[in-house]
Amino acid sequence: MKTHSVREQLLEHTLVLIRRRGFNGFSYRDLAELVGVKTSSIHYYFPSKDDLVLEAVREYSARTKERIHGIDASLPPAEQARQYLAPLRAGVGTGQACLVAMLCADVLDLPESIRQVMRDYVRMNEQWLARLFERAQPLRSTPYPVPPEQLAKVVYGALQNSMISGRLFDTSERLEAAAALLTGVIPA
Amino acid sequence: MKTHSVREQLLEHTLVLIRRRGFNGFSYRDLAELVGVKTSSIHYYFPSKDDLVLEAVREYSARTKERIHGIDASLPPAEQARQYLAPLRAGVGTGQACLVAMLCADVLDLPESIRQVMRDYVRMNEQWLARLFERAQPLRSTPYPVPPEQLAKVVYGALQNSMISGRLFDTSERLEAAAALLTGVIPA
DNA sequence: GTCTATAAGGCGATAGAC
DNA sequence: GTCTATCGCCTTATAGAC
Repeated sequence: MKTHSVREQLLEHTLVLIRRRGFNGFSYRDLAELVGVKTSSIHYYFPSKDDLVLEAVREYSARTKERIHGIDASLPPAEQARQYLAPLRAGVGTGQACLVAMLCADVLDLPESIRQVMRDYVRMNEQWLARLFERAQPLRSTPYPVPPEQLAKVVYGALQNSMISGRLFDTSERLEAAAALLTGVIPA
Repeated sequence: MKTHSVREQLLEHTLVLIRRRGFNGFSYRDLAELVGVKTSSIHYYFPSKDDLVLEAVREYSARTKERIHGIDASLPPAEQARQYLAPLRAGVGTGQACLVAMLCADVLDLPESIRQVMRDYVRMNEQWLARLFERAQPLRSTPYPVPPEQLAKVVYGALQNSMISGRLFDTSERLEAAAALLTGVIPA
């Protein structure tokens, strides 16, 4: 039987709560009940809600960084894209969107310390996609309709939005539309 | 000197409040102070917060419908796209995103009545873009990388996300990237 | 570390005077 | 229609016992 420290459990449940309800949509009470402690115990590990959310964004970002850096860059671009999309597809139906995309809606309530980590997260994803498009470009017969950096911003934005709006519609149409464009501009 | 009924003022300020802070990010107190009434007066016009937000989404949707239906379909596709994008560009720097995109992050807290109007809004925009792409298709030398309906979902999603994330970054890069793809796939 | 108890204020909503 | 007053509950956060 695996044991997890209270701190680890708090962070793990916070990730899910933010990805479902956003910064203003969950409380210390919600979190305390999930972990089985009192709200005052949360303050022992994370003095303020901003502290808790900052650590959650750092953890989320670190996991994503490890994941996309773990994708073998020598693989065919289409296969790299497939691996990038896999966890997004796995999230369909869970009610969870990207943590940074959710926090983006509440950004006017967040301190600069959190915003900085959020910006780094978005840029990391955009840059990974941009490099993928750059590597795939020589394999194409025609140039992209827009430069790789712009194409990366569009595809990443569409993916982020598709996970948010996927909870409004009971379908993964929008995620698959963005995925189709991503793989569609990359030679097989 | 223009006079606006209290109800009109409440609705107008609600539009801005939601577009800035989202459903869970504004209160009757915020709204009452902006209009200069007491919170109990808001309940006279809108018994519950759900009632208020439902009317706000309906009003927002009606305005958008009138606007995009007012774009002359016989104009060159690129000019239609420019007119579609104009109000999005005008919103840059105001801290306001699309009302429906903001509510999408809080969708787990919203009743089905509001969700239905939100779905209609998204479909209306996607369909308008899809028809634009369909009309522009014969003018192109090569086919789109994905069908017009999918391209519409991707471009619309990227536009929605660009207005949300535009508050995180102090730039309209992402809006302009989506705009560049939109106009880039349409012959001049 | 975790608890009980509590502070200090915000929330949506209602009753009833005017 | 708009107000005052208030209800019941929720929120983040702190003090201090164990």
